[in-house]
Amino acid sequence: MAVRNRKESGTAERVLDIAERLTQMRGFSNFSYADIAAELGITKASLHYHYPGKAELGEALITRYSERFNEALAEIDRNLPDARARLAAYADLYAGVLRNERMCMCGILAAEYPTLPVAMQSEVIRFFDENERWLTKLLEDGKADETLSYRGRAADVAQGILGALEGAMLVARTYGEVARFEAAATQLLAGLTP
Amino acid sequence: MAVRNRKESGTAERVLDIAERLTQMRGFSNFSYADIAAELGITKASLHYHYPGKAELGEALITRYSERFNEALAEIDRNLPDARARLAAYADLYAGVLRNERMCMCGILAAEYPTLPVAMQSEVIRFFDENERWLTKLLEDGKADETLSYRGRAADVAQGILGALEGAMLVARTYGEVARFEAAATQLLAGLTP
DNA sequence: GTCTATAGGCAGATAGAC
DNA sequence: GTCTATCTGCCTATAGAC
Repeated sequence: MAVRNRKESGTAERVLDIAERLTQMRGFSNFSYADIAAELGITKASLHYHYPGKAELGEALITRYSERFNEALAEIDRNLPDARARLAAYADLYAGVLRNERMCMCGILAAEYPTLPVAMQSEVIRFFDENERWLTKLLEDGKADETLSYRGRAADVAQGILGALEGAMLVARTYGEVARFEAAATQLLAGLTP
Repeated sequence: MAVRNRKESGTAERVLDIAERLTQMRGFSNFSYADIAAELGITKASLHYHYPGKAELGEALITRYSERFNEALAEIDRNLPDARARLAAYADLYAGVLRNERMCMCGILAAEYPTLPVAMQSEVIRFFDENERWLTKLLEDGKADETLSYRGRAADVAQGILGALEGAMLVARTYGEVARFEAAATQLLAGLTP
């Protein structure tokens, strides 16, 4: 029943698919046009037709990633009743990324932040801002529907959750153990139990 | 009253100082022998006398960092009475790194983990293991002296703390706001209050 | 849109003189 | 220990043919 508004998978999209995977696994500065070209079966030069430079590719990368992430958040809001269930689903989004042996794109970009083109830097910040705003709303709802409990400002708790999940992901991927992340997520949920 | 057992700062140590700072700020794959040479006022070729390759430099980097970190943990154990105060001091170690606009070395290396030489990968894991062991002991002490309270196994909570601090650091540095990290640390401490 | 060919720069690394 | 000189390889990027 998915809406047919996705562009059919042209070369530009396939380039993004590959670049996205490589970024989430190795980091933006640790893959090259040559890697993408080899995997796609075209030449490096052809890539410049679709994205004039690596900076532009990087911008397109985060833009699409953020859009999809926000769509996933909207989907959670649409389908899940209480705030607690939504938070569990949010943590499971992260777990899903980890199961593919990847890091959150913006988490890994945060690690290389000072070396990124400024346009990419702004987009990373925006991604975090949007996540925190969504989490803040969720925490306020959770206090209202009594499925979540916490002390202090919702925005502060939201920051704490975002950081805790990003960090748990980072360490869990290093060990190659998704269970590590899941344990941390469970613990986080438990700490918000009324 | 510091013990005089540090080697006098020879070139090899100064190379490590620079490489350490660059790694913590940009990541291991985002600085070059040329960067170090320029800052030190010697040629790239001379660096290979001290460290035959970047992999060996990387190993020396983590080894020294881990040693110093473990010394800092021992210092905390020596000086602070209760477990809660020791945990606060632990979080403040991280804050101190962040104030220098740096990331935890092993946190940033975790982000580029798949691209690291295997010897460095092992050392990153060992750093995390040692931190978790220290935190686990601290949590058990805290339960005993009743300065900390938590549910579940101490080792699981230790993993959660490590991840949460690494993640809070990563995000806070992106925003360039140490206060973000401090808020997260305060919240973490509050969650462990008896 | 994709190709060949090529430019120009920087990476890590080595040989050998001093 | 540090130098000069040099190598090889990879990087991003461009020009221009098809």
